[in-house]
Amino acid sequence: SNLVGAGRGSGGGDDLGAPDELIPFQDEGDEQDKGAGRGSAHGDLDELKSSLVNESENRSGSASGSDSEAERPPQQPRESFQKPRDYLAEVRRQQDGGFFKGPPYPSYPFLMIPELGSPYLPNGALSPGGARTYLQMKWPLLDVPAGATLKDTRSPSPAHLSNKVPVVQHPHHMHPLTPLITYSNDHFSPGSPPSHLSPEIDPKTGIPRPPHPSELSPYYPLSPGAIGQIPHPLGWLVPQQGQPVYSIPPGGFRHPYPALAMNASMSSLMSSRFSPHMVPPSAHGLHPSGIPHPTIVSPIVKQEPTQPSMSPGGNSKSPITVKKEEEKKPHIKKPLNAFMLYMKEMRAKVVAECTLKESAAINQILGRRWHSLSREEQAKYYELARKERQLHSQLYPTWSARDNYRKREKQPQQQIQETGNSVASKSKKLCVQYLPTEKPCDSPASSHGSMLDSPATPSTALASPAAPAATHSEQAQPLSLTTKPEARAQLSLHSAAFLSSKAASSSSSLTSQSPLLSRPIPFTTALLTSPPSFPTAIPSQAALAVLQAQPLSLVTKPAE
DNA sequence: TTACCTTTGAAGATA
DNA sequence: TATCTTCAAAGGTAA
Repeated sequence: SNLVGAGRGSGGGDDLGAPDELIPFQDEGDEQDKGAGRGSAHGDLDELKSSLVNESENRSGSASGSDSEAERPPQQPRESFQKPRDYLAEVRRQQDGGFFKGPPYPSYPFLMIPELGSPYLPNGALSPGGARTYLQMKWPLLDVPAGATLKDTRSPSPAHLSNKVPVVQHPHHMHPLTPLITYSNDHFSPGSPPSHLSPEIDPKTGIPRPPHPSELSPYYPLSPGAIGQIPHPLGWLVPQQGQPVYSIPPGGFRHPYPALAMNASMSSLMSSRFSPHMVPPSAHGLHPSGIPHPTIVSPIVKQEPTQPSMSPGGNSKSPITVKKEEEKKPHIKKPLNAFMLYMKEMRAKVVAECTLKESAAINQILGRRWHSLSREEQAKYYELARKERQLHSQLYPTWSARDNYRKREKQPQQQIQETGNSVASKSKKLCVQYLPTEKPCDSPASSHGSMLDSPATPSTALASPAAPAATHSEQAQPLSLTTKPEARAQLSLHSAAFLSSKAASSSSSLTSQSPLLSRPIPFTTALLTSPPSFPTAIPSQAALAVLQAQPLSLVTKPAE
């Protein structure tokens, strides 16, 4: 926590409490090295690729680890077999520094601004020029003209500035560069942003940017059509495509949170988008103030439209009726955690860097990048997530994550285990190495067969090269490699076969990006689950000894 | 059309 | 208390 506090600069003054999530960082003091190591990276893709080639060549000769590798605990083994996809990790090393170098999150609030407008096409596709710059934002961001039905959120009064408005989620159909409404700047002590970085000015062109409805809080989705017509120059944690995450009731806003206010044009858009039946006036999940949190999503948005008129009477409802009514309830989504926030922000970059489109593959990259982030960088997301949760709890004090649990019969863990033997019959898609091995990305890395991100020793099979010293996330969720029960089952059932086959087919094909190998503990589990099939995957005897010392906690889990 | 995949983290459920 | 389960985003993929 001290480290984080120092990194944020402001030290105390966090009225939201100590960043407990950051505590795991406190005992690791290599952050400066890490940050410095990435400091020179740039976001330019061409430069990155060329540097990747050079570095990969150097690496192949010296087999020396990168700075991040040097940070890795010595007990973390490395793998001798190289992975075709490891260039992605190299991309990560290169670009993580660039992404987080300088402006990205030196402090809050910041917004990431696309250069010369949106890199996304009206249909949501990413245009070639997806580069973004970061714009430090004045707080609050929203522009509410006088006379609007909403409060003026741009009030320079300290009271406004003190408001914490963690608006970080965005509706899917919003413009991808929907602005991030940051939290108050009393965190991370951003200081007063330069006047030239006012949200009204394009930092690139210097052209004053007229206020736009889509610049309003990303919590509030605009209609897809409206978004498509309105390029949004601001963005940060934004969905690339997506369904609306947050809905706004036609009732307007009476909310103390400045960023939750909207201007007249926004109200117009909202009213045109959300029909009364979509967002009931007194919808469940609404904040007592009547302000909907962006996590409110009318189920109808995703589900087929139903009769507008809801039968309020709750007498003798049939299960179907009850189900329908439940479906009509506004769906309050869970607040995004730190990694989800990170993913939202970085996904577009990864997609732009690679030809990969599948989210599963992208997420693997992002997962590794996440671990490659410095603690300070992660801390920013943890802080955002924490405030996100706080606001969420304020808006929906009665909401519980349980509310979003699927309505189904509970299956006790014991029962799950008892039925685990039948997992094979329920196995789904084989999920081991999602990223293509042959040509995972538009990178020159795979041309020479040297995995850019690949370590020199086989021990890396037990630890992602990207993974720094164990983070709190790893400590808290050592088996989160694949959280799906069925996937875990497959892990034990298929991992061995996969790994052995991969090892047999190619001595360098076992990739650390494989979910099985990307994290030490899960791999351990997989290894111990199917030891006979891991002859070539076992990195070292010492590592194996360590692995065997760990309990085998998951073997087979049945699919639902 | 729907669920899966894949990632991490938070929260609830369960043993 | 520890462990397990579910869900949050995302979009291609497969059934």
